[in-house]
Amino acid sequence: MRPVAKSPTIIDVARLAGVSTATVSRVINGTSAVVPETAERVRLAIQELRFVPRSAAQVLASRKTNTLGLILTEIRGAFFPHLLRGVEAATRAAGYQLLIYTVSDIPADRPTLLGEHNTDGLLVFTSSLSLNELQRLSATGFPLVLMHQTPSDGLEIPMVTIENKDGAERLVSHLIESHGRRRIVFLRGPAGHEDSAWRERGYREALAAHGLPVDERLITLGDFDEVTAGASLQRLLQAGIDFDAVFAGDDDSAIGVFRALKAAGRSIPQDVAVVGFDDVQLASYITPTLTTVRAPIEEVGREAVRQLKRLIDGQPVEPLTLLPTELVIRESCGCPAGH
Amino acid sequence: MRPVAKSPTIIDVARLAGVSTATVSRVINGTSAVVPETAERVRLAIQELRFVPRSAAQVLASRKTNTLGLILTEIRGAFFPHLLRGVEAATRAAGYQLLIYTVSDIPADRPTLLGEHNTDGLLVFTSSLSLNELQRLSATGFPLVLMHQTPSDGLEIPMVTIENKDGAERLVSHLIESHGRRRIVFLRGPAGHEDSAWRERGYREALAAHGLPVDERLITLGDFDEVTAGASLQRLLQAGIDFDAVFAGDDDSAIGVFRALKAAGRSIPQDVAVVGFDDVQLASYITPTLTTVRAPIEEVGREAVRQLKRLIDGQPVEPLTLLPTELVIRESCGCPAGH
DNA sequence: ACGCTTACTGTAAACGCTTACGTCATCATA
DNA sequence: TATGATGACGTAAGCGTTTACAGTAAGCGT
Repeated sequence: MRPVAKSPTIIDVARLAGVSTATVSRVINGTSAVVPETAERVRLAIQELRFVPRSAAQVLASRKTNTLGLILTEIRGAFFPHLLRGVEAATRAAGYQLLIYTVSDIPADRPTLLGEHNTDGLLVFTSSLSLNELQRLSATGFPLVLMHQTPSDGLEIPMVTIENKDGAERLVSHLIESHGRRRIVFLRGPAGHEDSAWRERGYREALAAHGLPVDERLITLGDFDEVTAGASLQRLLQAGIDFDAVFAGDDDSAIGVFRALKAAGRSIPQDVAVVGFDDVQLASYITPTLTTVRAPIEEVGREAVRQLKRLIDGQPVEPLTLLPTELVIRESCGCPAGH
Repeated sequence: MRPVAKSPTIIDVARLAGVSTATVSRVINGTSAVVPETAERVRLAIQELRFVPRSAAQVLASRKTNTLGLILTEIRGAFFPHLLRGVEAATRAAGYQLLIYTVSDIPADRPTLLGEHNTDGLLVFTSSLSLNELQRLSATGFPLVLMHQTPSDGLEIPMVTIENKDGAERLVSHLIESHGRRRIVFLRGPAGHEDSAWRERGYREALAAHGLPVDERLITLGDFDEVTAGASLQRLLQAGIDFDAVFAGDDDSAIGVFRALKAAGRSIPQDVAVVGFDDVQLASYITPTLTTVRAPIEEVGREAVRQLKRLIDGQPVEPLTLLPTELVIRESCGCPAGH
């Protein structure tokens, strides 16, 4: 019984196949022609020795990591799996591997040992990287794509996100036009949340477009969270502020709104119409079913990878990709069921 | 304007700090003592040059990748985010990076270029790797941990999963003992699905323990899928087979069962009690709220990483870790609300 | 028959780190 | 004072690939 056999290297393969390591490398990577018979011998040798190239060595020698990094703050939320799914699929389709980093919620200026030479490019989700860090990386020409984050002035990094504003505007317009609502509450997401900011803009523009005033008392915090949203709504109720509809910011908040409204004996949608954003699974199961906006999250991931690949390959990229959102009309806005 | 400055290497740092590369390496990795002043000089040089070690070079030279691989078939399903969350957190806590692989659903004997020398260890989710592949890797002493997969005979790979059988047994026993149900349908998950097999075992044992016969006609396919489950149940109904409860295999199936039952005018839980497994978010929102079993999925991920680390470090590991499940009693089994 | 391509293949120099060893002070001990 | 020990570095040999570059043989047109 020999001691644990050291695992084979390209040299062993070369020796067994009776060729040089260069040739072995060539058949592995298909980088240049090799006589079929020779190639076959090499392939056999690889199989026999169960040779697996050390990617570290490949990376070091070739100066390309074949790896994409995905950096985000938190693995949570209903849409995360979709995002990852898209990213993963596209990454694989492009022949890359996926390295996942998470960073603490508050993007301090940590030295970010990641990135740079250890991935060929980085996908940055929302504000998981500080502006500083972003600028530094971007300045060195390192391929970077932002997801769900819009231009911080003068930053030339491609970004892909969804049409938050447009979706929100259509949603609110629907409330106004089809259901005659005029005093519409808006529940903000967490402070500094990009998506929320754009949805709010859509909300305001929809009101403006219909000549409705914006009552700032109707805009309060939902935090994209059921509990917070419920509490905020209750406060509104108690304060006796009048409203006939709620745009909850996202679906989770909408659930909280449902709770608070039901607890207060207000009927949905007769007394108050409620709409959300995201179209989580729950949306079509609660009573009444929730009118909301569907966003192509998976496609965001996919598209971001595509842009990143173009960047890596030196092809021209889209500075800003806005993926269209889709209104999902259900019952909670006042529309009849089964539509 | 110079051409793009080549990014600095450890040599540049050494030169700037007036030390050898060995010393730089030492301060970077803290592998041996360095006089504080010297260390500081090195650190300054690193900062000034914005030096970032090439991990490929580190890996190649040190023979350790500091990377854990997670291999799975599909990024989907309600519990996936939890799993990943646990894995990611534990991975980071252990000082490793996370590489994610997905493989096509059918684990053919693909050459699996992953693993081996490109990660320090692999987390394998369910049957994403063929038994062959598993044996091969395991035989070379490569650190491997299985998640949601139980022993295939003679395979000495640590596994961590949840107490499916126990959970199912308690669930079914509850149906029998507290609600006097005797003809209980069981909806199987996809063929070959480990979790499902164990749940079925729990179902059978619960029946046996209460002296109830197993009517094979009551066991049919739910496929862990709403539509399939609904169709299966409808078939049962049409065939006029009598039953007073349904253990749906998982919560998604339970939703399908709800639909089918309501469509058929049967009331839940009066006519038919329904229970699921997983405790997805939806479970507490549907009407009636769903009695189910909660599994510590995140903890599975965490624990798997812990075991993997022990394996890598050559410490003794637990051959099988079964994480306890918890009964979540709600209304759909017949228990009063608000319990 | 002669040069000129063309098609393969081998040689060997990187790639950027880590680390076993060796060296040289320094210092406590005998 | 001689003797190890110990601590702080430097030297240089890898780690396992890729890839210029060069070499060789065969094919081709004239």
